[in-house]
Amino acid sequence: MKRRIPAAAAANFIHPEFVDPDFSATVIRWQKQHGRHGLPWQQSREAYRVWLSEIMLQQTQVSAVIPYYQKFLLSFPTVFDLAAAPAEDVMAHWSGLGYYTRARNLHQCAKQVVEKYQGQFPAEQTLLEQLPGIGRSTAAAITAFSYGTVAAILDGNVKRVFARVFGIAGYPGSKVIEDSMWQRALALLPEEGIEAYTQGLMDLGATLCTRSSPACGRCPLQARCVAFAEDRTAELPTRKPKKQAKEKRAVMLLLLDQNRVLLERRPDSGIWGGLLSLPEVDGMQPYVRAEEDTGDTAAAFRVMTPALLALAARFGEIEIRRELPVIEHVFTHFKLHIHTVLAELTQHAPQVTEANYVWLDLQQAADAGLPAPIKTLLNSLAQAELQL
DNA sequence: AAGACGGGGAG
DNA sequence: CTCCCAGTCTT
Repeated sequence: MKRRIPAAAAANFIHPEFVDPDFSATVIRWQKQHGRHGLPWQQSREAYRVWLSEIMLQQTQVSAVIPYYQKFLLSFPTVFDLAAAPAEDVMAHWSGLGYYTRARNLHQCAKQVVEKYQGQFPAEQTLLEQLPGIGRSTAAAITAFSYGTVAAILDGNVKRVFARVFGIAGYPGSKVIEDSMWQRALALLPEEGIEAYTQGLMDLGATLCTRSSPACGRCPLQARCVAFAEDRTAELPTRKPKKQAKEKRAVMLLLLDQNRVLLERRPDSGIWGGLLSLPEVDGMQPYVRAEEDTGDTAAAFRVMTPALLALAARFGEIEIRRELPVIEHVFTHFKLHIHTVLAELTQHAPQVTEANYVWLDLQQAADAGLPAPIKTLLNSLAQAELQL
């Protein structure tokens, strides 16, 4: 039986290959000489201030945080002041910073620190992580800066530096890449000088190893940087994959009567407003999954909805033939999968006239005002002289 | 494992 | 206009 490593352990495992004391030594040396030292929250190791700054700096740039941080400290000098403040006041002070969940968590966290820890932030990373708004990286930063604990951070800056120095391709937000980066973050930790190391990593990412046009000429890691050596700083870290356009599907009826096809006038508003098109069932529904995109006869019946059958039956006796190949049509804001069920009229119903519906020769239809993908479909149908 | 949350700045 | 930022929490 195979022994598998628990998923939770994947990001905590330290690969011996990743260990490299020289890395942290280089970062620490650089930080002491060229790093940032005058930021407002660097003037104190007080956990309350470190925590406050770390929360504010989550997904927020330094320049935006500074005024908020200072205003906050004036109004809430201690964790007790913050815990005792009305939620409204806290939110008011946060207004404009964004990610307002942070403010609510901040307030809750202050209350918990007062109640459970007598106003003293715990030093253990795991304990800090239990507090609202404090995740793995923030907990590490707090305990490192406040208590000198050797703990690994992994924020956007570190991810960028790692991706380039080690030549790690793949979106850092994805599970596998992030896990691997946590492993490196742990393996590269220094035994001494965690404050300078942690700050140095952030400073490198924020001041030299920037997203665009990094200052590789001044970087202490240049000699060991894979991205620099291979001229790939522009493509690393790998950008977030564009979330694919939303997908929808439509089920349409291609009902033939000899060489004529049934068309429906679409509503004026919406997609293809006012155009003739194949009768569509149920409007466009969210696209579930493409299991049925096989095009075989059995699939046609799976796609077939009662509504479609009812629609077809209004025009007489019909026989379902098969499902045509799925057409994929791309709009600006979504991708449409058009399922078409081919059916044939075997006997006319007494009344075949219905508002908004019209029978056209396949040839005529090709020249009529039809949506492009439908026109293509009908053309190929006419050309192929499909046997029914 | 991916999405939501937010306002501002860079390119 | 798109992407990204000292991430965390929820689905």
